[in-house]
Amino acid sequence: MANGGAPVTMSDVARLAGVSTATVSRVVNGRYGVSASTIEQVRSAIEQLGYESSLVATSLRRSRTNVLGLVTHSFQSYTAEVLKGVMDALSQSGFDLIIYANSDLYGTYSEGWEQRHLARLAGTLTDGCIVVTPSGEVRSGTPVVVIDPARGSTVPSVTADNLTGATTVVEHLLGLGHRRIGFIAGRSSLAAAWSREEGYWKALAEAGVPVDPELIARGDFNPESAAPLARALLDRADRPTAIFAASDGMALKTLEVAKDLGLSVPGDLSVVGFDNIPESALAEPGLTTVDQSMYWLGYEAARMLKSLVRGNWEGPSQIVLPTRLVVRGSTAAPRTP
Amino acid sequence: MANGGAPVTMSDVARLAGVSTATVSRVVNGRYGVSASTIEQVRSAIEQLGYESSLVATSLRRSRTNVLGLVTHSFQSYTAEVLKGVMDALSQSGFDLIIYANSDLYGTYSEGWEQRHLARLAGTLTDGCIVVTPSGEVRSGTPVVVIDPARGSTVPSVTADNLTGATTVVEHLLGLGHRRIGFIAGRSSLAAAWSREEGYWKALAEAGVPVDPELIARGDFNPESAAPLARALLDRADRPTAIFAASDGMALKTLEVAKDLGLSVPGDLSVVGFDNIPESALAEPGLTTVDQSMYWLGYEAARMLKSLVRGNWEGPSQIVLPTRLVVRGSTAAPRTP
DNA sequence: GCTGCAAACGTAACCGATAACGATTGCAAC
DNA sequence: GTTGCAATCGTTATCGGTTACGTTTGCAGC
Repeated sequence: MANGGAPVTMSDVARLAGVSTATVSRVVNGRYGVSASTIEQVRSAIEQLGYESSLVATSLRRSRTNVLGLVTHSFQSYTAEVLKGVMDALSQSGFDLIIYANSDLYGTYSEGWEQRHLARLAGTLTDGCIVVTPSGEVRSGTPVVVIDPARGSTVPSVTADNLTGATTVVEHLLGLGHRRIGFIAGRSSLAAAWSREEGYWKALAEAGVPVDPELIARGDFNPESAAPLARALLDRADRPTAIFAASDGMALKTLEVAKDLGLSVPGDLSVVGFDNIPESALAEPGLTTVDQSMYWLGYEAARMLKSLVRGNWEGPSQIVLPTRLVVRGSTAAPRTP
Repeated sequence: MANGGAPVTMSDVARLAGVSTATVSRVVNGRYGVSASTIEQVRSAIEQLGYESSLVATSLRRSRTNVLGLVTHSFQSYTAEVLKGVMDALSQSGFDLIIYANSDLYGTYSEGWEQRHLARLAGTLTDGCIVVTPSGEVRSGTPVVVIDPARGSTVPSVTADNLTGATTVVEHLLGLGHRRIGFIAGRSSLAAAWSREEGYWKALAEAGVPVDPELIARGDFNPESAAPLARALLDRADRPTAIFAASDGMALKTLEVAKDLGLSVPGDLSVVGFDNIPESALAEPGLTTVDQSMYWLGYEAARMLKSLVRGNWEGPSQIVLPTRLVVRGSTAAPRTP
């Protein structure tokens, strides 16, 4: 065992075993050309010193590191879901995962954060990267898979079928008899936000229901951004009978606002979200929403990245996962049709 | 802008600017000894190529990297909370964060995972590390702060006041009139699990209520581990009137089991958890639990680590954060006292 | 004109590990 | 005895960036 002093390097092991560092390296990597007795000596020295190869030095020298990277600008509750999916996909694959977060950029939307994070990792440390909800285009010398790409992005990506999902929501509300349906949009730089809004317009258009631009509010997916928007929508004399928020976080915030205003859900107001985060199932009433399993987005992104790194990816470079309408207690027919 | 080819290195910049890599390094790090005109040339070349210094190469050469590490063996929902706290504490501090997860160890409890992860980072990449719920002792050449240390650990740590928290829970149940109180313990290698069980014994002893060993089940904090245990407890002829699970995840699973068995909560059974994860507030009925803000554990750990790295930590090396009993709908007086 | 000094910049060693290459050894075949 | 080959292991260049040190250059002071 190492005494907790300075980190033990390969040359420490070599010195103790009486061999060169090259031999130690060969033993560590199981390469051919070392006698059994030498292997034993080196093994013993490694054990004795508690040596572990430095990720940094290894990745600098080697082209392959067997480490994949993930960059994100913040840790929301869905981030944990994504990570679970990623780790499950990577389990026993031989790939480790490094997540990089820059504290100076944290929480802010400074342009180009994804590029800078990527450049610091992708140079040598990682064989490939997953980028979660970038705000712009991403470029890299190593393979990259984007979860929820920016609008117009052409890099390999995994995303939910936001258009169909949003369409289904509005059709569900129309089917219940709603005609005045409010919409709280997400960050417009994300393709996901745009597709969800597109679905809103499309479903209304197909049903021949005119869109009232006054009922469309512009949030940024952040729950806090939704509070004033929901309040403004509900304070209107001709308030909508239903509100469709582009994320569960914003929808749950809308539920709170409705409760504060003394409105009953779904009696006075129907509310629908998008994402199906765990909290939505447990809300009171349960939130009707669209399931876009963040777990599977993470899982598929990791699976794709693995193959891209290995150079044996056969599937399409842009994966779209199906969504599913989850009807719970927060939607019902409007009281006054 | 760089064309998405090979990563651009410092020598690329140097070549374009017509200087040596040493000069580029000086410009990048703002060191003295470069003329204004040269700085301008180098800046321009960096801009043109989209150069970003390699984290790996830098950390190999330098002793300080301004990057802190965090190692965890899995991503549960509380991990996201910890990460939020860590990132908020690190915000604008100049320290970046790297999270390392080994896919081969993921989900398993192979002994010593924390040591191996640590050795791979702490050698050069990070200035210090946060270790989340290790199963054993941790050693490192660089500063380390442990969240929820192993039993008997002496390294700097941040933990909740589990003993008082658990004691309060049992006193709450005793105050409601419960006498047969089941307990689902956590992974015994963790100090937190042990303290919570200690609180259970202590409160019963102080109240003069004899402990029935048959009512103590041994889980591992994993929700899934609790299902058969809860079922076994509730299948007993002399089943407990209340169950105290050592984590919210296990408590929520117990709620499910009770529902499956047709037991009403809190009518037939009171249930209490520990952690106060977001899901607990939204469960039906709301879960009575002990709040040990994972956010603050992460926040304090990061704050402490920052100071340790800078060498100006003044406080105690073992921080204990207060806990708070949160009474919700899942506890009530037993139907048949 | 020569010296002295400091600013500006290049050269090369170095961080820890890897891998191409070369050197040494043992042994069998001729 | 010599040659050839394979097994084993050390030497050294290298990855990208940092920094101690040395060198060049410009300019002031004598």
